[in-house]
Amino acid sequence: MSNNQFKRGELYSFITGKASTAIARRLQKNFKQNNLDITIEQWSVLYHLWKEDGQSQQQLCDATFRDKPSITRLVDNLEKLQLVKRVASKDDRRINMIYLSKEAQQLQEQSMEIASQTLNEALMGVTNGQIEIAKEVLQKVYDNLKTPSTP
Amino acid sequence: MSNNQFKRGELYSFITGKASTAIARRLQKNFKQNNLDITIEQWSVLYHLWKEDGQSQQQLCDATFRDKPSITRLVDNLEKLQLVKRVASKDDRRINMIYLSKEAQQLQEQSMEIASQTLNEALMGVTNGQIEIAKEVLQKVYDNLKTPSTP
DNA sequence: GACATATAGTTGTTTAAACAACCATTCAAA
DNA sequence: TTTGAATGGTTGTTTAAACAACTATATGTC
Repeated sequence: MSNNQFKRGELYSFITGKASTAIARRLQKNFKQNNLDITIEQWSVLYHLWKEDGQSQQQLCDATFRDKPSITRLVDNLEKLQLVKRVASKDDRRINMIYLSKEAQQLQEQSMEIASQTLNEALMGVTNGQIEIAKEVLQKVYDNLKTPSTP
Repeated sequence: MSNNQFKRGELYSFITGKASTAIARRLQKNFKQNNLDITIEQWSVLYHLWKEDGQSQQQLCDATFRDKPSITRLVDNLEKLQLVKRVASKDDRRINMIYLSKEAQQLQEQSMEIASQTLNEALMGVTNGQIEIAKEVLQKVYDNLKTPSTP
């Protein structure tokens, strides 16, 4: 209603997320420069497996905000790269548990360091207070849209 | 170095832009519910042509933060949908000028209204002050990363 | 004017997202 | 216990992003 804070040019870049795509591109570039041959999407899956190894594909869907087909194919590609392995669950034969390989475990430290440096590049000159507020806004936006508009 | 404000879980969602992907998904959904059969990527190109009709593909690249192949294919698809037309420039025969069709001109009002409403849904409960700061942070991030890290 | 270089755009390939349709297994209810 | 719904995952299709390699035109320099 009266909450329309966006002039034309700003509306576009807010919606299309030019800042977050810029971060993603820079991270991909930094991976490449360090001879890490994974995509940021693959990295985002590994990221959650590093936090907790052995998750079902559905858990990875929830963690990464992707749908099931997307995770199926990301896991396909990670398996081709020998970074993860699908293991059929004994309890529930519908479930694939995804486990990290030794190689993937070794990627953790370096890639997290690169991600952290990338974020520092991105946030240069931004104060802690501003970062806190930006985080709150982005979280609020996510929460506002999490629930479907038509129930 | 000491600017590392991000705990694990937050780093991931900041980099992968879960908020902006959520906005993009909601906008796409709202287009669909209003029987607007365009993608958000196509909309983002039209958006800049509504601001100024008759731009070269290179200008659209700069405006939408996409590379040349991406714009070539978006314009291909928009042309198939009869929403834009490529017109060879008389001054410089390398250049295609892109012009809106009558149909595309008629999409402007409705789609901008939907985009604006979508942003309002997204920003519910966020104060004007917070929005201003979030905008500043995102702009700063974009500026920080605009210049290549290795010149 | 001839040649190198820059600019504008296209094509090919790989990776991924979104959506629909589908199969297999499990669970719940009659 | 059988049947119907829910859950977990896969496959097919369209759209798009990123990157490399390419063609055509324009420009600048000798």
